[in-house]
Amino acid sequence: MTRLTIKEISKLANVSVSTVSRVLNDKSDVNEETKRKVLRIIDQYGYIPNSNAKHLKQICSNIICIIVKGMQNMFLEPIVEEMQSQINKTKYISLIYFIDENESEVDVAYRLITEKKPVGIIFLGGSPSLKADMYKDMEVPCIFATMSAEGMNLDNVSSVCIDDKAAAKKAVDYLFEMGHRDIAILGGRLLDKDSIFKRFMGAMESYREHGEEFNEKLFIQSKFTYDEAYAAVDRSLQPDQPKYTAIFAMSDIMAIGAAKAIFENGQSVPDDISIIGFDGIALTQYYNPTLATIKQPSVDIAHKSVDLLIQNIENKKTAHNIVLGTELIKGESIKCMLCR
Amino acid sequence: MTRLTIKEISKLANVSVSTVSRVLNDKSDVNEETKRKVLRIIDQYGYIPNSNAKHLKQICSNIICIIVKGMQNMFLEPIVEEMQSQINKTKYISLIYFIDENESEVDVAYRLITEKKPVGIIFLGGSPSLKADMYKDMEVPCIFATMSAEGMNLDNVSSVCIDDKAAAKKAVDYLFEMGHRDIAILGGRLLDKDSIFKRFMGAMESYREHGEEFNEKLFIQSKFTYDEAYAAVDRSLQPDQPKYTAIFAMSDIMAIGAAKAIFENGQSVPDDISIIGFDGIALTQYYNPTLATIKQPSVDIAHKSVDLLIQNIENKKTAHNIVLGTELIKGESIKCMLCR
DNA sequence: ATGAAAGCGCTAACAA
DNA sequence: TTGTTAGCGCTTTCAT
Repeated sequence: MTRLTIKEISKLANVSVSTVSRVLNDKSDVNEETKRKVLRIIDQYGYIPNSNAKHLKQICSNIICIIVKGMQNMFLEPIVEEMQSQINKTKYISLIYFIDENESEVDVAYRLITEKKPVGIIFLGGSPSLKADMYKDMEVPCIFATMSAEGMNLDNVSSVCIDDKAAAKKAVDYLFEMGHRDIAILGGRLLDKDSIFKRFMGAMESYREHGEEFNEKLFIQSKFTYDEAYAAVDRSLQPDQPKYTAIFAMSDIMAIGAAKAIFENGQSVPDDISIIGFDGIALTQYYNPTLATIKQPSVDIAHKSVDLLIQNIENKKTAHNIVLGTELIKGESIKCMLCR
Repeated sequence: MTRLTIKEISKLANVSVSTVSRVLNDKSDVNEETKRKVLRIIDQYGYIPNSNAKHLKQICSNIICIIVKGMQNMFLEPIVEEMQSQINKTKYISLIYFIDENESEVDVAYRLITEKKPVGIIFLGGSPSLKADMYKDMEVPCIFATMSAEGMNLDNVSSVCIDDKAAAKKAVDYLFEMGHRDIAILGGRLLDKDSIFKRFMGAMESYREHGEEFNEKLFIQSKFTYDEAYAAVDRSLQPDQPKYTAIFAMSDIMAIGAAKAIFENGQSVPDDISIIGFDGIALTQYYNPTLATIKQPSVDIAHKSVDLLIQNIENKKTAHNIVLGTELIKGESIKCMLCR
């Protein structure tokens, strides 16, 4: 298998390489007829331009890179797909990279900038709070999707996310409304400033507003996986641990892990313990019992991210942080303690 | 932000570009001391080679590409991750591409071959049964993971998969053993030769062996999503449709969609209808009730695929089709009709 | 063991 | 509107 080059195509079409290049890049200054001729040859021989050569030379492309942190994240995947389809409706081209939880998105971004010369980058997932100046150095318009860039004060970085604190508060408020008083919080490690921390603060605020004191032992820490949530909740169900009648889980996956622990301890969801999740993945509606959750506006996040990025690319507009609302989805996983 | 080039590094290190290039590619014929010096400069200035330029010139790399069909596939994701970690233990480098359900993996492979010059390609998911000669043209060792290359007779294409027919038969056999007689089959479109078809044939064989006739109306067709499975099963539960006491679903996701339809019709899993899934994703153990399933050996598929590919790359061994066994995982989703 | 120099396939001035 | 040509940053002969 040996592929054709632009030179060979140009010979075949009886034009110069630059003319072929112009056709390839849809430049305006090329005769309609010549264009058609070249296009025909290209099609006929199944020519595909070598993108290495293209990007090696080209200063600026119409590529938008999406860097997704976490491959196995059911919440992010629909967002990626929506972003991709949005971008594909425009003149821009989307390029998606999945990176590992412990890879640095900034490093990947840097590599991508030299390799693909993108005009914009969307960072989806993760929590790149630190290393602010590295983003500035990139000089490429960036969007943080699902995480805030507030306070970073970089004029090439915008963000589209939810108000994590308010959303978490909404979840816990709902549990209080349903008559629960001992509400456990199932979440990740509390690091200053990130979403997890904000969600925790939201829960605390709800506790405060309802005049209840939070027993610190009711914070159950775990990673965002079924297994870890299961194990952590299982431990919290031991006789020596404080009792609770409801759990606010910081992700739906965690909520499902928690539910299994509850079942295996011979208890029922929601009769013994109610659960509310977070994110609003499709599975919540297919789980048994259906899982109450705080639904993040995935589609909106995707659309707003793409729109904002393109605006920033084209108008060189200044950075902007968009905060979107969440929706409380009720479900069978919550029992009302007040209803007789 | 402006990145260093090999030329600048060479100046900084007081050597020629070719020497830097040699160091970069770990060639043997370079003085240890020179090498250290260059490496130090590279590290100090955080130099990253431009991969476009590299691949533009380079004939052969140590890159293995993994082309994954279907981004939102909970069954494939752990396999990808395992492959990646396996490859990273060797001298090879993994490059992962997620493609859409309706993109052509062959086209992507072709593009990748010119762009990245991979020494091998793994195709994960999908069903590239047709277009056999296009694979031959690639001349690069390929592995089909989770689908068979049997009968394609290409000496650069090997495969690692399960025996879909036997696995499906095992599932339906189990339902028969549990005393079920009217077993519905929930699957995708039946296209000659692909996994779905083989699974269907396996189910038919089980029916035959158990001396039962299969009522064609018990084949419930749907795509491999919660929604579609839910809708299809919901329709099959209408009063005018034939009754059944068990479902064999061709994927765990379908099984969960089916379960919801059953719940919403006021019936129980497994008291009214038993369900067995396929694939063995983690969720089956976290679902309520736990879902019986046919577990594909994901880790093994990943390992064998990588091993076989590397063997083929290094020894130019002839193609080989590996068939791995599956495991029946029992679960609460199945009721024994014989036990009193 | 190292350097000089010729491209890899393409884009983007610059000329025509 | 089209052609000519000089690189983009790297690898790889071929000298030395």
